Amino acid sequence: MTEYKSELIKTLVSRGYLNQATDIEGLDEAAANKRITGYIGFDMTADSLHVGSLVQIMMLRRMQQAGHKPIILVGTGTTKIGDPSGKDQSRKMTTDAAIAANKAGILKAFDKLLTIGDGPADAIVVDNDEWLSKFGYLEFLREYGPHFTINRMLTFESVKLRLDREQPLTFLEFNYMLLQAVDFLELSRRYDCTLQLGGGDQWGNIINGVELCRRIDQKPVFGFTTPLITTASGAKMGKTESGAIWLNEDRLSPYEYWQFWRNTEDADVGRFLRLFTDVPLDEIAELEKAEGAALNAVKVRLANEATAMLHGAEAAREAEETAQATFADGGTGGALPAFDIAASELSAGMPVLALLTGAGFAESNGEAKRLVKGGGVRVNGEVVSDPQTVITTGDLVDGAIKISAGKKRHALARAV
RNA sequence: GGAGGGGUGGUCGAGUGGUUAAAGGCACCAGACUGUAAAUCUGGCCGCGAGAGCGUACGUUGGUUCGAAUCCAACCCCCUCCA
Repeated sequence: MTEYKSELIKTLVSRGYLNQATDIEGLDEAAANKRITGYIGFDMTADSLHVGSLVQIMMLRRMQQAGHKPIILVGTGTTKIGDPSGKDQSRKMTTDAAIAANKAGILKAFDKLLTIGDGPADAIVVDNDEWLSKFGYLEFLREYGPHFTINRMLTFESVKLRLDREQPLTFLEFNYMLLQAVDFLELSRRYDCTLQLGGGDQWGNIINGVELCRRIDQKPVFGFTTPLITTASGAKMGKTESGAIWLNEDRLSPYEYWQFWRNTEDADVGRFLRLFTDVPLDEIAELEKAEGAALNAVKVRLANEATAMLHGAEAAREAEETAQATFADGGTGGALPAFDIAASELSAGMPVLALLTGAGFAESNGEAKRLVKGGGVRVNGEVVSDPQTVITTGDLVDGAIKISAGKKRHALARAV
């Protein structure tokens, strides 16, 4: 393996972020000699990012740690178009109001993972709507159209995927790659930004930007992409039984976030520590020597590190304590997901099934019933095998009832 | 505008008049085994009901029929080719 000179590239490569890069030697050279500015664009398609985007954010964090300047590019403009990369269906159009709301939500997570401000290595937030929404159609076509050939555009993965599957690719989406290329050009002009980072599916979009900068401004800029992060057993990372692993607290509690990391597959522990925590490499090398059940302690470390980074050390500690109390001691912990039930209803006698749906463990009574029949339901740790079971005030322990579905899903029903 | 093909449960995909709530795979849930891992095995996987059962469901709306996801008509949407 080539020995890199810059701290940034050394870190990115050794911690496993590199999938493809344009002229990595040139980039290494630049990063070794001066402070460089790099960016990643995020589309505002939801009000929170999820772990799928965390690798990208971590790269911005690595930049900052190495003294370089990250730009968070908010894709208000591009979100109006919709990136077809990696998708075999077009997405519904997002309204302007929704985009604005999503932006506010998404920025919350960045605030925790990066230092945003005016300092030399502080991250800045830029919105591409600033320039994209200002172009007139003819102006845009004349300015940038000549630099793109349809012949070449048709060779990009994102386009081929749709065409091969005989799925429609609208002209609207087809233009996305031009807009992203223009973003890079604008950032390079406005902020002397010379690096675009992104996920593997962004490669095509990124090299378009690199080429555009070279053609129009004769300016060398770089692109760098991460591999698609999957689990060792091949699943796309960040999807679990209950849905996406959101970064925002109001979407997913710190405890549940902690649990997500705690449940990492054995084979992924080292890789995830390198990608998603700041634990030094030599320490990780030690940690991942653990085998079998001993790896569980390392998973706790991973969960603590990842949770502390996003939600703070206190939240991580609470999550760990709750997990310890719940799993190791079979009790309860304060950070368990909780929901309210009416005390009056409880004193009248409440069916377990209602408790299960209330906790969100079952969508319908029928599903709840199946859970019970399958032997997966426990109330205060005791298996409930009769779907007709009624829960009453007598089942309260410290004002709450612990309801469990399976080994991992626990919640507290609080009587109010 | 013309010709052809197609729309089935979370998803992929069988099914072309009746024991079809609809094969099978994947995903998902639970159980067993374990280490809150993976792999494997077992069960479940539209709603309501304790249950027999009832109600909904195969793009939409009508029709034929004792009986339709399956046949007919109109409409909507998608794809391919032609203009």
